[in-house]
Amino acid sequence: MTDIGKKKATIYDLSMLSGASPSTVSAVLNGSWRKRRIKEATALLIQNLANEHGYTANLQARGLRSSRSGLVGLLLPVHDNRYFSSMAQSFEAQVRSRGQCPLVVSACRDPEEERKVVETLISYSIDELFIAGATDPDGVHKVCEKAGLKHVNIDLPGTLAPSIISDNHEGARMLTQAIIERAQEDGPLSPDDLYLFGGRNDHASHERIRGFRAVKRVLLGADPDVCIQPTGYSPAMTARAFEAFYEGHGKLPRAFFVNSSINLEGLMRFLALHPHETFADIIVGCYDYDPFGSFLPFPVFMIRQDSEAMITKGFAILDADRGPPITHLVQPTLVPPRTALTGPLDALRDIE
Amino acid sequence: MTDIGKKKATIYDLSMLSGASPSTVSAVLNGSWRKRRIKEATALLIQNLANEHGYTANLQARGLRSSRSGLVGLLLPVHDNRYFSSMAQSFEAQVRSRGQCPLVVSACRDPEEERKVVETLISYSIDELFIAGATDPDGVHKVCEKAGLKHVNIDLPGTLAPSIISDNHEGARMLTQAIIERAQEDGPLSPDDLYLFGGRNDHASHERIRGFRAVKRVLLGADPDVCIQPTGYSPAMTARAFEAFYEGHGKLPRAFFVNSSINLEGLMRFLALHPHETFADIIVGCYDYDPFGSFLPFPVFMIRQDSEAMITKGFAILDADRGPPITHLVQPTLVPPRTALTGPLDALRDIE
DNA sequence: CTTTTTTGCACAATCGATGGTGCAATGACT
DNA sequence: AGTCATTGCACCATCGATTGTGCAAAAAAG
Repeated sequence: MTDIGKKKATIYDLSMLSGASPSTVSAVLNGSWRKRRIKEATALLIQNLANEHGYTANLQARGLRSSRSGLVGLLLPVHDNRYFSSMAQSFEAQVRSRGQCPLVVSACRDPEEERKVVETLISYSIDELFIAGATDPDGVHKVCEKAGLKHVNIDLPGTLAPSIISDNHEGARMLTQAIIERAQEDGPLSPDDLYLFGGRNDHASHERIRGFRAVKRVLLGADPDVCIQPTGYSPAMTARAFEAFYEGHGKLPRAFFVNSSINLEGLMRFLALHPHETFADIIVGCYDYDPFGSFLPFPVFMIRQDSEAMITKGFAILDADRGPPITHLVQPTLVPPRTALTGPLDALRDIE
Repeated sequence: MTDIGKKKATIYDLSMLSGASPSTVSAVLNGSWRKRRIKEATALLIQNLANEHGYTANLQARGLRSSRSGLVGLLLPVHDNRYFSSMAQSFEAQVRSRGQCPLVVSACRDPEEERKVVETLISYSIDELFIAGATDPDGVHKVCEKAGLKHVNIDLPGTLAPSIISDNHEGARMLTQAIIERAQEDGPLSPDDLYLFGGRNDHASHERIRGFRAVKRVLLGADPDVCIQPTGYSPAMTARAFEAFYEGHGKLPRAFFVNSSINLEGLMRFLALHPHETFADIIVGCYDYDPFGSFLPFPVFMIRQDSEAMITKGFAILDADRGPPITHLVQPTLVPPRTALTGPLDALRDIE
């Protein structure tokens, strides 16, 4: 590492220093030198010089020329949520292990923003894109298609590109059954005692609600519409729904299904405004896993979606190239209350 | 949007179509056309053509030429943690509002990885870098410096670049005092009843431990070394520390300070293995805020670090250009148990 | 000692955008 | 009409890498 503080070395600098031509330097440094029949001695010379001067390729230049950037994008609705941030963590690890550079961005569940963000990514010539939880996957698809960008949908399916989603229907069934059985330990449960909060007009919510209603009808014999409270993906709206119910009934439902950990945050907001003792006996199911959510002062059954498997599957599909726009299901798992699962962080060594 | 499926339009394409030269097209499309005295009519013509053909600039080419990419990086230790993911969320919003493109990457608290990741970012000619919670900020600094990259440290300070960190000492004092006072409501607290778990050999941990010990000594009269259990930033290690204490004493300390929400996950792992009733009376302080952590079945005082303010301050420093390597403190806030704060997500509109 | 083959590398075009420079056409002014 | 300033734009080098092509020198074949 000499030349501290100077501009970064380029192949032209190394060309001067080594006496070789820029193209030779380029070939040596990008690994194609055997194909180009460069003498091993020359290669070694140049590699040493490169190390010595701390050469690193200008990836913009490389990307411009080769129209491949080595960037892989992950489009997220939001970051600050364990499901998506854990997905980002797995994504990064997998992209790195493939020698590419991960690029994680969020688009705030705004279809317009989603398209804009993807256009920006395309302007950087990213090679592949994972579209997670997009509000308008098909809109994003069109943008990608126009640019010839390979992409898959994760978490929420589109009709135009291959999708990998969690088996929301089955997950919801497991979760619903778990909370019903648990609630029944405390005495018979009537259909009015079991609600669902959260979710909106997207595929995941539909499937979850469908699974919830099916199991409820079978186990409790009825399934009134009033027990379904789709509040969108917003803690504030969800809190308002709980508040409304509470005002009407003087208590929360004995058991309820919460559509996502974001909605579960809405429950926290509600709880903050009311004494804890009032709700000591509720049973909650949450479609998402959060390590702290699992230890709340009432039983919380959770569904852990396997985002790591989804990413893996996503790469498999992208590698297979041009798969049909099929939807692949990944099985989630039911997590009983008071469970601390390990996550991607556990793969990290902890120094000292 | 004509030309669906064809290659992306370039300034050369628009040059052909409009009859103007590529440089004119470029000037029109990057906004510098008034400076270059381009006729308004020409500009409009070209802008219309650009819209019609869905032109978007190739940002790699632009970056290559102008050596400014419009990218701003945020280097994180990990994603899946509310503190950092919430920081990522604020970061994205602020970068976007400045018309740049956010690039969030994690380096797993590995100094080697940190440097490698930053070198990669530099290869993409990023314009500015926020280094959050780096294990070796000064190592990263050297890499940046060599490339002439403007950067600031967030969360963990370095000695060579401006740093913005939370006031760990003061935060720890507040937190310690809060849990002591709360614990004393249940009867007198002896020094042996108050422990600290987590943290390692970094500035934040030092300061927090220092604040903890100072307050403890004043309020409880003593501060035995054995009560400090630095377990690193690892849930597994932290869980082991709790387990060890439990084996030795048949219970957990009456009150304890947990160094971060990552360490608090270690407590969850411990709790998962033991019946809840055993620990109903513990008082916990956690240096980090997590909305679910705040509602655990025992009082959890938390410290909310103001990552949004840190990012804002970071931009101010970068904009001021070449600030001295001073450390700026941002005040955190004490969050009482059972509190649901709003976060960056609340800024999002929620469409049905 | 030629002729052919192989080895090792240099040359130059190219990716798409930027910005300094120069020059023709137009208008203003004496 | 001649001089000068202004307007409006084209030309071209450049950023740093990649890659198809061509051509000497060395090695092998005859």
